[in-house]
Amino acid sequence: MADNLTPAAKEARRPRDVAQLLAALVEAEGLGVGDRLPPEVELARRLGIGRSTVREALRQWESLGIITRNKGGGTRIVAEVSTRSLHLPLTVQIEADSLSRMLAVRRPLEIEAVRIATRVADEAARRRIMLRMLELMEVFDAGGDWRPADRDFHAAIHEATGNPLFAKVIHQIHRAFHDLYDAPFDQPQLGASTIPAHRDLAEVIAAGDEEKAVAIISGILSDVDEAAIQIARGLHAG
Amino acid sequence: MADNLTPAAKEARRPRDVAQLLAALVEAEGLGVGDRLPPEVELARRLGIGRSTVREALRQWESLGIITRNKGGGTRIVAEVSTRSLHLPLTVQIEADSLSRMLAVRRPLEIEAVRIATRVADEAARRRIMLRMLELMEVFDAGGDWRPADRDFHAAIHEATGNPLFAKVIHQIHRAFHDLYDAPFDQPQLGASTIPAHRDLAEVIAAGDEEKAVAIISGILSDVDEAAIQIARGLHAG
DNA sequence: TCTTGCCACAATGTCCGACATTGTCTAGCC
DNA sequence: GGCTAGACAATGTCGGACATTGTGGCAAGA
Repeated sequence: MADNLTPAAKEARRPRDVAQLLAALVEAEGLGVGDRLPPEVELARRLGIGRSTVREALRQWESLGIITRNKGGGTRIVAEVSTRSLHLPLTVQIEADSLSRMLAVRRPLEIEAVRIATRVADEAARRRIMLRMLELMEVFDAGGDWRPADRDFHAAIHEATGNPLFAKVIHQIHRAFHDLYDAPFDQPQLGASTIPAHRDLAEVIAAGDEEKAVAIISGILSDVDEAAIQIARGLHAG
Repeated sequence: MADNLTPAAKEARRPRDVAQLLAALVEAEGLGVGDRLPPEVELARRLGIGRSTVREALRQWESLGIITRNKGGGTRIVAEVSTRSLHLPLTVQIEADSLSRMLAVRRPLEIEAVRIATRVADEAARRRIMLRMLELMEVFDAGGDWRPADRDFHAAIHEATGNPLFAKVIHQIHRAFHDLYDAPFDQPQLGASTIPAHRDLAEVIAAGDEEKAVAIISGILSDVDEAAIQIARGLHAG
């Protein structure tokens, strides 16, 4: 394991030139999350470089999750971008049991996020969490696909920590799971065991009961992780 | 050959698919870390796509830390790449208080790693941890720079979990810290408060006392985090 | 024989122009 | 007023061209 320390030293050379130019322009323009970037041709014109070069820089940003590009629809900023932003590439080798490893890393993060959220959430954040919980209940009771609502609910908790890094790291692990195992959960069964717990979770967070919140999220994670591992096993067998 | 691959290329409009195509080719070619990629023109020819498209995929890989490109010198692979490998980009916004946010995410990971290591470490892993601890003691008593030994010690703990993802995520956060605040700790002072705790930590891990191990690593992290924040504050003031 | 300097080649960096594809918006129709 | 079709816009892809720079061969000299 110690033999793989070389990349850290080799990464002294960072090719951020064009990306830095773009970041400077975005900053000067005062663009933020949700705004649309100027078209590629205009970026090229204003930076005095070719469109291909602009596109490579944009591709870089896209792979870092800073922007999303839509053919014919323009480019939108989805993450904070500035000359002071930093990106951390993680390379994960996927193996047979990698899913349980990802879940093992996600678990303490989710728990800590709930712990911090319970401690520091202000009134507005608690209201957002309750709102997302109600939406989740509604979708679940209607028998629909409650996964997007579930994501929003947990995202509200992450947001309540005031630390976007939690959401980002957890989101990346989440994305990795879906990239690997793009199978639908057994929604009714999993939902029946976890959705009521979500309501309890929102309530104890609102009440500020840290220990109870940690206990509930632990139980939810155990159920979800078990279901995920079952799915992975099924995919592997099939 | 290229004619056979053309429909596949046409099917693959999205850049992620181009990257997947590249990964498949690299895998088929049996290329690994340290090897050189074929030239861009040949990649384009063999994949039946344009060179610009190849370049965008390569730029994506570069931003993920998979390859390094050298003008006139070719492209080299510096990280594992295959159709089964996964790359998680994390974009971190650097702000005045971002350090504390990074530390807030690292903390539960380090604690969970210690918890798991205490539970699952086998005899060899425990011996490695003890060995690293003894080396750390030696360097510290000699008054030298004990940070590399400290890193090795913690790496031994991460390794003992049997889950390399822990080490990777923590390592990236660590690297981000050093990229931002490249200042030396007040080593004697910080060492005096934490190094003895490291010896205790190694011993309770060897003894399998999970709760005690968690308590000790929590204390160490608190000391280190506090010192780090002091440093960051000093840099900001200076 | 070894070293050193030069030069051709190779590979990436950049730019341009063109066409294809697709989301967005608007004007006109019912 | 709502809906649809078409113009427009913006990204996706391609191929070619030249610039820049590392690599390696080759020959001259000590």
